[in-house]
Amino acid sequence: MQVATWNINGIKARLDTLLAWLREANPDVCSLQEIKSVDEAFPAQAFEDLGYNVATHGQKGFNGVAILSKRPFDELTPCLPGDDDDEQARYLEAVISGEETTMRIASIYLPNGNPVDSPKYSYKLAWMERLIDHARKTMVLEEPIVLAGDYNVIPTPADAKQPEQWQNDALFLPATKQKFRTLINLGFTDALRATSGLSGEFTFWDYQAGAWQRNNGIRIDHLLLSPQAADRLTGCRIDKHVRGWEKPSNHVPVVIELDV
DNA sequence: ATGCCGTTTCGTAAACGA
Repeated sequence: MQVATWNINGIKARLDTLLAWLREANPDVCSLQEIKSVDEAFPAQAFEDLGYNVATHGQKGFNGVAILSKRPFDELTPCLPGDDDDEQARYLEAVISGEETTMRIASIYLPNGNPVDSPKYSYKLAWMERLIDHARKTMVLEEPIVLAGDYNVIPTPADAKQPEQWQNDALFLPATKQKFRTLINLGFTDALRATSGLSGEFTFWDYQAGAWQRNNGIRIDHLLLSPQAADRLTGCRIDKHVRGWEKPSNHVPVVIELDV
């Protein structure tokens, strides 16, 4: 089965592009970020027509995540535990049953955190701490788990065309990378890294300053796999060509193939 | 560089993103 993740930067602006890509790639599950829509306004019917079940956790104007799945949802968790006062829609977790295997799949939109001298960066680090706590608890279930999404983390210098440009950015600060490693060190596998030793494989190119034309990209969209999911991993790809389409998102889809 | 571009909103300029 194929599991994808894609920050679409607005469902209203990206509906036709998303539908075109789903018809082309036909993933079994697709985790979406930055839907920028309330649940009631999400065009679920368009995806149901393609055979998907639709789960959303949206809010007005910003953020918002969703999961599309050809198989029905057994269970949905629309929030990241650990802060009842957090009103930002950045997390949705689904349990999806196959014929033999049950999988737990999360759509994650981790805070950007810039500017770094503002409360936005402390919110990012606190959110990462909550994600680590939740992932640690979920890991003991010993299930196939896929934590998929826009992490807003550049893990290593190999994940940026110009790492020096990001030195003081919330996506690449030492504290950010350290928290990401803590998450990985719970036992998760970075699917792209497990299947490719290449540097310069990016998932985001800014709209500004000709970043796409110059291939000035970064890799910030990740699929992290529990051991039970990593054992079934047979491939991971970045659908880079989608960035060259009309009216593109600034992110592109990342897709894993699992032998289930 | 408080810049670049794109999306959204009780809008028509400002907030947000990365």
